[in-house]
Amino acid sequence: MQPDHYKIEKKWQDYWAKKGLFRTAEHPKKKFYNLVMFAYPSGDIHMGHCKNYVIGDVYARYLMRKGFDVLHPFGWDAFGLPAENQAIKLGIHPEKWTLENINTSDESLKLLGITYDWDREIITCLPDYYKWTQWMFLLLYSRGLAYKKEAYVNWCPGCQTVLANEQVIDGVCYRSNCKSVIEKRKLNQWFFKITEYADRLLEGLDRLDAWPDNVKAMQRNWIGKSHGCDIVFKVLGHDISFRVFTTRPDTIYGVTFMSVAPEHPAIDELVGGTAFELEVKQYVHDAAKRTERERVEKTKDGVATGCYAVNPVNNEKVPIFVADYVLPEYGSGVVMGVPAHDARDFQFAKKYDLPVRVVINPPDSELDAQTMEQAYEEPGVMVNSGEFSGLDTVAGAKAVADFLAQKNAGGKSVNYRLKDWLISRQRYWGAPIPIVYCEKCGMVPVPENDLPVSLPKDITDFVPKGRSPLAAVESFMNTVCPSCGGKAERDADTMDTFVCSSWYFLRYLDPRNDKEFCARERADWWLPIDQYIGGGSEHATGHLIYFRFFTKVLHDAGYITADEPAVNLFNLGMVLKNGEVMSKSKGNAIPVRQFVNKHGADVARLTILFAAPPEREMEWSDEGVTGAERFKQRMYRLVDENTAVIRDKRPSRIPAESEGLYIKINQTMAKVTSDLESFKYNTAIAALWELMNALNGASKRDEVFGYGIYVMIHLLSPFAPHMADELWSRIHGEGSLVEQPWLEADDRYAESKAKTIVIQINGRVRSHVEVVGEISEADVKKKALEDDRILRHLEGRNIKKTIYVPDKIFNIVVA
RNA sequence: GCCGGGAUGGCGGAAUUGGCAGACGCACUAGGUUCAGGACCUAGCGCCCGCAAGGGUAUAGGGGUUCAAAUCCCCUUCCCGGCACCA
Repeated sequence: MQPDHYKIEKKWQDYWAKKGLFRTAEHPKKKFYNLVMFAYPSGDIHMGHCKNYVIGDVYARYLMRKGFDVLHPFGWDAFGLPAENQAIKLGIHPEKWTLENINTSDESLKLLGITYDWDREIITCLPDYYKWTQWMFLLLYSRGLAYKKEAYVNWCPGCQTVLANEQVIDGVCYRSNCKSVIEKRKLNQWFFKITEYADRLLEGLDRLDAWPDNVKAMQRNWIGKSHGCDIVFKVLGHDISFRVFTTRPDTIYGVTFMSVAPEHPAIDELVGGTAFELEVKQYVHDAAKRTERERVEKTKDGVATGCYAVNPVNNEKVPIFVADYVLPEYGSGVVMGVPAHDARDFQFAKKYDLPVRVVINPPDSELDAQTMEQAYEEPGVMVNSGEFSGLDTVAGAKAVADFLAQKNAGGKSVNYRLKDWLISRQRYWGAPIPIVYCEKCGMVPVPENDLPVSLPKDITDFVPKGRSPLAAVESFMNTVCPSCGGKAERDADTMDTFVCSSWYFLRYLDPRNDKEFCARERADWWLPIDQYIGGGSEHATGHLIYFRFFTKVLHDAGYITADEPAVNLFNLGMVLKNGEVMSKSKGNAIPVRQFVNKHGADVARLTILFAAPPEREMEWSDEGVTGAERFKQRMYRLVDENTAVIRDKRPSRIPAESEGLYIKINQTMAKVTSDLESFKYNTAIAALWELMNALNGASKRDEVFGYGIYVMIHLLSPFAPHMADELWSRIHGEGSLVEQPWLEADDRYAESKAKTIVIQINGRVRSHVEVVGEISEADVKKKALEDDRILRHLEGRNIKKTIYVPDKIFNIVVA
């Protein structure tokens, strides 16, 4: 009785593979690039992972049946720290560990019957992939977008490597197994100049209509464009001036001090050899030891330099402090202190008894510097501001900026929160940076022909020591200069894995090409990604910005036409178990293999799809499994018990008693189709349940009924493909439903002809009128006023008016 | 603090150009059937009153617009996510 899901699912997976049904078209005519984010191979996959894959697969299967040439690939983001940490812990080589995980995971994935074109699988840690990651680096280098600089960078003491800004969350390492408090270290590191693309990344968002608003908002936030004004302050007695960024040039007359970040390079010059030197140096030293978090949490303080700056609008001299609330990386690392109109400056001024000068009054009152207890930061009217007094914030800001521009002391400017992307990592398991350092020629890029720069495999010591383990591998480090042939050394660092994932979507288009990362014509055929399906918004300010950046760079360099990688983005909600994200480390993961062995892939798929809308988080529950299991049983029974009457054609005539069922069948076709297009898979399955219930309750087992079962099998196929193909074969269908066109509804019957018009009195439902065909308002009214239930409520009351919404509602308003 | 998203039965969730709130599933209750089952069938199932017919009430809370509000507007509370010493 119980269908053997193992045998059935295997049978159909073999058939699909044998017929090559999921092989991508060589020359797509009607292309659709359907991409789910690739994955890190952390072991074996569990039900939490497979939500993404199942949802992507339902869509792919639907598109195939709609006649699209679908590209639906999968691959592995295979470099990264966990492999190295396992190597340290267990003594397994990272490559071995990673490739074994990939093998295991591939097997599990195949159990789910996903329509991947496995011939296009990519693995980023293999040389034929990372060769092109290195090529990308060289492209950026040649375009001046990759550069090395000494800077204060985020150092994770746990991972013993630097991290990008995007990888520091609340001052702590982003890796859930690490969470170390990040330190600042001054190091010479590689950066990608993503800031040069800040404006285009921002402006591009306006055209990404089909991206979720929250992701776009997060990216805008992250880029953090702010309009303001630069103001140049000369330093008295030194040949230095500070170009300060402010969003409030209208408060310029309120400046009573200046603050410089402790990391500012001019500090030596300001205090060297003075009485202030010792104290300032001590302060700078202390600040350097603090983590970013400690700096934020402590009260604002600073130390005087004994130097003074000149305010360019009124030539006033103001003292210069060193203060660690000033961020070295934002603006120029110097701020003007306006205590009356900035909360931080106010705090600072109170602490050191610096003057507070009101230069902005609220629109309808006056501030008093003596008594005010907090800064007034709202817009207002300029006062005590010389010729600018009387202007409001907006006009004043513009006037001050114009004035400064004219005086050559600043002017309108723009600042970004976004910083350049730090890509060096002091770790082994990543793509080596293709740069050598020659004693004579200096820094030299590895020529394209010499790529890849291969990771040495004969290495056993992965223990981090603050520099890349590669630095100790002499055979790797020692090389010759490509330029002069002399002695040279390689860069010991590897690239952030986010570099690998910034371009992977291009490699799928031409995965075995050893001449180019991707042939131009293939890029033109397939790009942009028509539907990108992502695993949650945690990628919003990381991967999803980086891959847009890479796309724009490749576009500018003439390699691809597209300048945005993905038209549609769909963000999925995570799978929770007992209120926590399902993961192996939390111990609440249900391995795909274990589940599929017990229940089969189709039940796994139905459980996931029906539990919640795809974009929402779903709590895994065994009750959901019960429902899916039951659905499967009933479906099999429905088909097996009625094989003789099932018909693959629309009924030749529709008997009156079956018209309702026929309408239901067509409505379900329309509903499931539209739900498939908009990722509402939970309601699509609800509609299938409804149709099944209707079929089970059908009064006559006639042609309409037989056709209904046929439709049911068809509609089920994107969701539970093995079962659908099996049932299809039991009713003598040929091959797989993947090879069949999508069924379209009979429009003549997509709407019910019998209508129920709701009769309301004062907006409350009191009765219903059944009508067939057209009916006039007068007739509805007549019927309503004949209705006992209506009459009862009308007794003794006057009808004030009536409202009729055709075919829907008749509302009687009474006094 | 700023930005984004939410709040609907015992539970997951339906319903959005404003038009029958609670589709569908799960759980539960009663009856049947089978009793080896996490099997099957029928009926019921927001809450309150009622044997029932029926009536009242109900979409976080409060106000408003409307013949009609889960849906639109204003205020409040709470929850989730992001950003935050960004000058």
